[in-house]
Amino acid sequence: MPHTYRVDRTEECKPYKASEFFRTLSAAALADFESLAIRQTYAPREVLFEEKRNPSRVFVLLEGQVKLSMNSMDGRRLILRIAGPGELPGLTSVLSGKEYEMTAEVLCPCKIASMHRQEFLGFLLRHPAAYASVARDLSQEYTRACEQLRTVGLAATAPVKLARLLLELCGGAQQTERGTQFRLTLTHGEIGECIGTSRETVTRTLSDFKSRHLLDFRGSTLMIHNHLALANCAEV
Amino acid sequence: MPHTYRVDRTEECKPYKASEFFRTLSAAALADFESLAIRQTYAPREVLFEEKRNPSRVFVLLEGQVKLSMNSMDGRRLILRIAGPGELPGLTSVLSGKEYEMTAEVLCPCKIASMHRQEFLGFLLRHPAAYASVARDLSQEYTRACEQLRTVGLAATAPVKLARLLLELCGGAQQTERGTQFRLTLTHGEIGECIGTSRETVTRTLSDFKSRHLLDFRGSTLMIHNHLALANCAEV
DNA sequence: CGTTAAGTTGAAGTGAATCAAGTACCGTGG
DNA sequence: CCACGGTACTTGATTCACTTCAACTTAACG
Repeated sequence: MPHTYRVDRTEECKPYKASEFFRTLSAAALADFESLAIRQTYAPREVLFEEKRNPSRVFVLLEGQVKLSMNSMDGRRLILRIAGPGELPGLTSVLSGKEYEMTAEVLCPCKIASMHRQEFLGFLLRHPAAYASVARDLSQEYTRACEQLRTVGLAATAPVKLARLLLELCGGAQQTERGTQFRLTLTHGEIGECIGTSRETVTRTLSDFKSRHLLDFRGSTLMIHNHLALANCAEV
Repeated sequence: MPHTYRVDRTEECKPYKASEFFRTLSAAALADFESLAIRQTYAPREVLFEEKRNPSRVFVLLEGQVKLSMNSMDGRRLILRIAGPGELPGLTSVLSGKEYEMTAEVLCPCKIASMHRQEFLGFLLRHPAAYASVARDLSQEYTRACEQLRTVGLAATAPVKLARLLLELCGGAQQTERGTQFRLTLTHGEIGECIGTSRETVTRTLSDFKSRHLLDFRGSTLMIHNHLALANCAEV
């Protein structure tokens, strides 16, 4: 899995401060981190790390999106989530030293800071206060994993799962007088891989929701008309 | 949710040291924790905390077993795991302050130390080194959650899921010349709730495995004859 | 403008849930 | 000692939601 080494030092460290992880770090710790990390640009379809491999580097996603997924050898896939700026995918494995439990693949062009695992562990020893940030991040990841377990493992039917996913995705989207509108960047196939159903079932369930006037979609733009009724479908 | 307040101070703090969480704490930190925590005995079926509730206390399981599960309003249930001595169920929610994502129910009589959330947060501020323990614990929980996501969300069929669970449960059980033998304390219904299938399917799949001589069971004792073939069923 | 990826729709097949009816296995008390 | 009630387990029949397969339409893009 060779990484591209297009090192990029033109950016300021503003992106770090925007991140939840680095917000509470001291200036000294931030500078220390910055001095150890290298910045690179990754192209779509590049793989940051693969499940079952031993963790070698910490990655900080500064710009772009990364798809985190699990893959079985018979071609099935479960998308855990699409990581955005400020996230540290794979942090757990870097800490524990155990093999990655997921694969991280670049979706759209990314700016990413990274450093060797050992250097990061050294950084944590020098700045124990950073463990608070680590704990916060892990806590968030765990909460998300539980949410997905709820969706995938507890929801009985495909409509319920899809409704749950849509409500999660539209969180924090802009409200209009007609409802909540947002861009659905995932394909039907990818949506299916998020909730453990087939591509076709996603299409059918989505158009069922449409015919019931819960939502509407043209292209990749999705509009949720009846938020309450959809929440009812999601059994929340 | 009233807790029983049968405070019990006869035990030494040995159980703490046996725990992964407290092993790396300084003596001072341990003493501080000990001075804040109260110890109680809980009876089976008592509930430590419930999903959707706000976290009020930290719990340290010293003795016994606690069932961690998610419940949907239509009666379905997903068992996350059976927590054992040394674990701190619900730690994530206590840290983040967000509502519990699971319910913790006592299985067999438990000795449990606990303290108020605010006191625990104060403890962490006084002993930042304890964040390392917190991070380690969260990391472990996350790994487990991912394992279950793999089983529940990625495994296609019930036999695969069941095989995966059995291999996980027999981890660290005693080996005989006939195979791996261990006690299966869960009922078929509970096994079903672990992997998201029905009670009947568990019975059928189990006897299918038996007829294929992969394993054998009398009462609650289960013997895995053909470890490799079962791993093959589990698609690992 | 042609090629590929994504979405749509119908029909057939299937794994597992559900329903139903029964058996085995406790501990308890008459 | 056995009847009793409760719980767990077992097994078969039926049903259903979803997958799979296939054919086709639409959109995206160099």
